[in-house]
Amino acid sequence: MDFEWLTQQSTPDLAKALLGYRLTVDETGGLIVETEAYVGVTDRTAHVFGGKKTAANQALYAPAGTVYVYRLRAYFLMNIITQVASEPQGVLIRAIEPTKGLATMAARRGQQGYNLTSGPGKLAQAMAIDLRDNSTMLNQGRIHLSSHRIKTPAAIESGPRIGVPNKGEWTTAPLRFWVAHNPYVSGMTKQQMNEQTKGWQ
DNA sequence: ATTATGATACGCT
DNA sequence: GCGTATCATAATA
Repeated sequence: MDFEWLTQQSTPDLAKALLGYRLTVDETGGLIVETEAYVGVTDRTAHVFGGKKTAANQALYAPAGTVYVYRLRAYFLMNIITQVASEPQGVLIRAIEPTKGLATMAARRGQQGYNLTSGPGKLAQAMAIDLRDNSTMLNQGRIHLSSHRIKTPAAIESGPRIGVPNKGEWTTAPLRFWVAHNPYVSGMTKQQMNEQTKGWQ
């Protein structure tokens, strides 16, 4: 399991490339349909802005393929580290299309349908991701990433990241990527969804 | 279908 | 104390 290939691309390019990969934890999981890129110490919205190092964010300074999990209020959010240790950048996994363990995830969530995994806190709860997964390496712990794209998006859209206000150009930078028309992307309205193709080729 | 609002629990200063 | 890389529900149309 070697994730050096991640470092061959920029983090925004990786955020796009990871759409359609499968993410699984034990008997639950699905296809990645929405991501955000956090591009390191110059990114005012990043936890490592200005080179800040704390106990909570040290996983960001680990090599590509490491999982960074942190807590936001009552929820956990998960990222994949994308570059070498001296470049703390990562991709936040914001939504997946469930393919495995639907019943288990629905029970953990107390929700079903498109509400199952259409947001970063939701998918963490559905797959029972928490701080025990922080700093673990993909495919060596509980969290597994497929070695290639399972499905290919027919179109990829981009826009500003969610929940990072008042940070100037970093607030509006188009560093959020999603599979166009996929119903599991956060904030999708019924009219934007394509329930037949779900946005795949 | 869209918008507003309150609950939530840390980590950091 | 304060500020969050959120979510579910209720209210209005």
